[in-house]
Amino acid sequence: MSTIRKKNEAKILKAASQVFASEGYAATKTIDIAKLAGVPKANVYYYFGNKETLYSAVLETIIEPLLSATHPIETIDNPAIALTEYIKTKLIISRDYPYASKVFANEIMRGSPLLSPEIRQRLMNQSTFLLDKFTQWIDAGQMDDVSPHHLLFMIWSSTQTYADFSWQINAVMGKSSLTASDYDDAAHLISQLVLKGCNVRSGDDTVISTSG
Amino acid sequence: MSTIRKKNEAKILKAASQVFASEGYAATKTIDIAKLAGVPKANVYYYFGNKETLYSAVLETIIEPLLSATHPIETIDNPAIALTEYIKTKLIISRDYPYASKVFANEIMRGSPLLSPEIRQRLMNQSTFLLDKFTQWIDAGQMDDVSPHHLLFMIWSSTQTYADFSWQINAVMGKSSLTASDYDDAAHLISQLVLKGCNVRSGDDTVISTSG
DNA sequence: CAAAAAACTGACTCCCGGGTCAAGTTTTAA
DNA sequence: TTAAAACTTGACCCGGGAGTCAGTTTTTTG
Repeated sequence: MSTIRKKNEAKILKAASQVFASEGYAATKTIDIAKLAGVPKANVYYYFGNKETLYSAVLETIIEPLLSATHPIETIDNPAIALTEYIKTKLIISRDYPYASKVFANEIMRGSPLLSPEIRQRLMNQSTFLLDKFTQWIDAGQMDDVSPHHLLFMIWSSTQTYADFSWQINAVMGKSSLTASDYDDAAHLISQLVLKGCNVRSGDDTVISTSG
Repeated sequence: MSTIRKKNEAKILKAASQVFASEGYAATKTIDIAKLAGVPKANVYYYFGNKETLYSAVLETIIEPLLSATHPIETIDNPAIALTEYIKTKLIISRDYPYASKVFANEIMRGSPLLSPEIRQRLMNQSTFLLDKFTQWIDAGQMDDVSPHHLLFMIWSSTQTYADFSWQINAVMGKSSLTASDYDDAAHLISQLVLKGCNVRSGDDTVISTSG
């Protein structure tokens, strides 16, 4: 692929993620993406063919970060540390990919009509994996016998909300954007709720401290 | 207001909430609302004037339930019971008003461009009230010194998610819709995380049991 | 340095959906 | 009973936005 193409695709993709995030798929006008990217509208079509393909391309950008977010759960035995790291990672995704993250959430809300079946499947496999892991920890007595499903929904929603409802969150926080330390506070609070709320124990059966 | 008008407005409003929820404001065609309501498109305009007014009317339907959800926090002294009831109430709203709830969430996600300033203000006042209350409980030693803001975001997101991401939740749960007992499980899990996670104490300074 | 391939772009078409309207029918009120 | 008010509806208009295209310029390649 030529560097010209690469550069322009990146420019358009970035603009697209912002406009799709703030307007939603249907309300987005390709002319607005073009303006934001600083190219004529016809160029958007030259590079991406049509609006839906461009939208799918935006969705693709968030898939890899999303799928690799479970890495801590896969590699760390200690459930307290694994969960803490997972929550941290999910929050970092909300913070570092705010636009694509929001676009993705919107797609899921609509029943993911434009998501490819393979990606759908990979995401389903991922949630099955997470549920299995939670169940293992419960069976091993490493955490209380809570509902793995609802715990998962809680972790997903409370981390995703920082991307999806950023306007509301900024308004309630009384600032125009969150700082790194705000995200740290969020990670700390959510981890604390999960660890203490489920009585998660580390491998050596001591309760993990969540203070400090 | 004539009973004919009342009946037809209700029919159209109900259909509108469903279509707006599943398609989003921009992607919604008034003809689809009309079809679902079983009336000609011109009737939708006869009763509501235009698409935006109809959308605002849908939003209005969820405001009262939403504003009265804080009732437990206002009237119950015991923080453990107050929080448990608040969480329960928020989940009931997600369950009983799934469409309007989703429409509202989408509006907030977009920065609430079509929400009236008065309602905006009332919602902001409500969140200030909640934050103050949390702070009081912390100051009174009735719960640990957690971030009131992030705790609030966690409660909002983890209850709202059952409306917003119902498709995903149903898929992960492996069913086509949740039962009353699923919502009970959710309420129980979320309450447990909050109460144990923040070490919430009842008025008599004993830790509330969350089992059973 | 040709000539082919890639990139660029203004101007255009076409369709779809919001909104209107005028000519009806039904309901209400006096 | 009647006429005004409320309601109903198919047919229409119109603007805006997705997508196209042909002609041009720039870049690559042999």
